[in-house]
Amino acid sequence: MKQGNITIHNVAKIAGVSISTVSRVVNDLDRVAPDTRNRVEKAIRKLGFRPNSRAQALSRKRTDTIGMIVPDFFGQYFAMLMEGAHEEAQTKGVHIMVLKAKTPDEKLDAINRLCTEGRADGVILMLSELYPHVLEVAGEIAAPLVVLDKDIRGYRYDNILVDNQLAAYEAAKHFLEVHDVDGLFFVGGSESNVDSIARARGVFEAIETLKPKAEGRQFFGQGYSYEEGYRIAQAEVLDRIQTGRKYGVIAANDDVACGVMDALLDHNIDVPAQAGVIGFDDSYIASHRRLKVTTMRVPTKEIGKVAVRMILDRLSGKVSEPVKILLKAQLIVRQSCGCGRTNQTRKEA
Amino acid sequence: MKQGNITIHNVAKIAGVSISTVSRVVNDLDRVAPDTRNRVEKAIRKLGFRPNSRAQALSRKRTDTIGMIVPDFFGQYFAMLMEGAHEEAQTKGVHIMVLKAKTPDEKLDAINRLCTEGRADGVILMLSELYPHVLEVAGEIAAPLVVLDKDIRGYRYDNILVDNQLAAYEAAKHFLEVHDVDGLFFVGGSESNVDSIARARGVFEAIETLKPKAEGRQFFGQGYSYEEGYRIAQAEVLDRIQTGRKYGVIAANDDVACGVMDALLDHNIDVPAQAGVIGFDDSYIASHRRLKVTTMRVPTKEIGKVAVRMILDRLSGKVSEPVKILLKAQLIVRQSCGCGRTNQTRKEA
DNA sequence: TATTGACATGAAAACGTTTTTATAATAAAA
DNA sequence: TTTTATTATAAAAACGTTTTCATGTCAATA
Repeated sequence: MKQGNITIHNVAKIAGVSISTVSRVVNDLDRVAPDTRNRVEKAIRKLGFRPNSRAQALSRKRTDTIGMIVPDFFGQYFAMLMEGAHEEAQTKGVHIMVLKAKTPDEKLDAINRLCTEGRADGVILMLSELYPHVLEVAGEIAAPLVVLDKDIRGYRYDNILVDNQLAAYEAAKHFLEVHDVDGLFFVGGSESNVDSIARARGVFEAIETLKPKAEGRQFFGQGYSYEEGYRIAQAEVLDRIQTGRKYGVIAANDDVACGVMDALLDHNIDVPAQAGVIGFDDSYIASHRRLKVTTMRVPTKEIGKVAVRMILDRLSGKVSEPVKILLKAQLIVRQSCGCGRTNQTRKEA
Repeated sequence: MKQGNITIHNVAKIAGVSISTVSRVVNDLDRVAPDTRNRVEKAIRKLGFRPNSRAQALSRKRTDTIGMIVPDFFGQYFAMLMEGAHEEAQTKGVHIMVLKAKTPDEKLDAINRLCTEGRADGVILMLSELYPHVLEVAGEIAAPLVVLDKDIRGYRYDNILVDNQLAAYEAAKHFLEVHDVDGLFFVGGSESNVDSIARARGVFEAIETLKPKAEGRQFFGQGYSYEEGYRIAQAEVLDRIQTGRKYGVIAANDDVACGVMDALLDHNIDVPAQAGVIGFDDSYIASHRRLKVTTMRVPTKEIGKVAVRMILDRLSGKVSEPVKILLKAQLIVRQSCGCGRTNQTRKEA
């Protein structure tokens, strides 16, 4: 710990120039005589000068920081999002400040700390539910805002989301076409959640267009956990599985999928022979359980990258109208759907 | 998007006072006449004034932000650390800025961006390996630094770590005393990693003191992944398992543990009857696989909290000498060690 | 009644940059 | 040679706070 207070003034003094000249060479915007530039650069190296970002922020009226508001830090989804955002941020020379906010009030407070108080130049808002109040107040803010995950039709913000209905359709199609199942269950999520609804809709759409006589059911719950998957499977799907028929369950995410699988296995349903399972997200557990779970991979890292790019574009005035980006999910075929059963010897089979 | 540039000057004008008076009421440090205070507060509410954090940062010479440097964003460990740090930060009114840095050079750069350029008041450095160069250069910095995970004996920084040797000892003791195993294998990590070494040592220490005639072996690898666990188990431990004898494997973390389990199961070793497994970290997968894995839970959230508290204490001058905090891990008994086999019906058994 | 001290507030400096404006010095044009 | 551009640099203002210092008011003391 030593005191490190080397300012632009010190550099100016050593180099025998004014501070404006120093500023010019560090930001190289105006032309500086080669000789002078040399002297200044030498002084900078000698002193180890690094411009104070606080002063820069005040003067430039920006922080080169992008805020990110998330409900928590768990799961593969968050991790990948961070990876993507940081990667893009690094190449663009900006920083990321993450705030945790679960309730609408917390989100609003976070937005204010970041934008109104000037800690960030823009914010990436991860929205698990649609909070009109939050979105309206956020409109008062003079900084770009991009909303992830949640479709915010009607509000004029940038919006990045995955085509959930299509994704679920693909999953259902896989069950229907390659495994020729007789029934399809959508399990998990919540009935107030736009994503869950879209995914469920995708399942029914597939049934209607591909095999109308197949059974189709949806069982929403309290959210996206392993425990909910286990509970719902036990309470709702177990009794609906008839011997001699094949089923597919499409879970709201991989956690739910695992819960479902374990519940069925615990009650002697043969997974995946009699009932296959497909999850969502391609999270870590999906590929690190004994029976590898087939899943719809959401391009999460890409979302993170695109989000910071959008903020930056908007800051530089490149874009004016709100943009809505729809990303496609990808089916990752593993074992839990019934494919690839020869990958490993499994005692369950 | 509207322009929100309400400054202290606007407030002062509306309230009919000077900016110093406004500053005094928002920070309530000096005494202000009740009547004046009222007028100012009314003006603040009316305009929705929030002090500009950039200007505050410059003037106060601090940002009320704590930097955190991590190798990546994956896993339960990182998530819990963030939870803890953010929780503590929120109650103390500071923010957290996370930078990703894998290589030593990146770490150094991150430290400079945060401290030298004044983006943060202190930094929490997650160190997976001991980089003397990083630690030495970091010493030039005039800001508090706390190092996590890695024992930095010799360097004068704050240091928070878990007692790895003791933790491994506890795990080994469990195998030896309650399952009466004949052999103990430590699997995973790397032989250059202080943590791995400490953990392996704990295993041998337990053997020596509790059951000297038990077999003890250590198999280091390339790190902490599921894949490494699978590979090592297949290559090294499989052949060493003799029928009629009982074994315990202590994995470098839960990922490795899962890999080991799956490898053994795939080769028809009965887990946990013939070979039990104990992991480290209590990460998500540990409790969300079919066979729940017994693990040593590291108090990660606590580490996050303590780390920001230490930074803050040091900033306020409460502490002067470097502090080293050793935290204890806790054995979470589940199924993979051989306990609690009745929790769920399992077909593997 | 003049003097002191406490108190409330205003004025101004400081924080370390960027950016605008001004001013030399030099080169080109008349 | 004088005038006009052009160029390189310096000086000063601005960013929005905090904080120090100065000032004025009023009540208490001498």
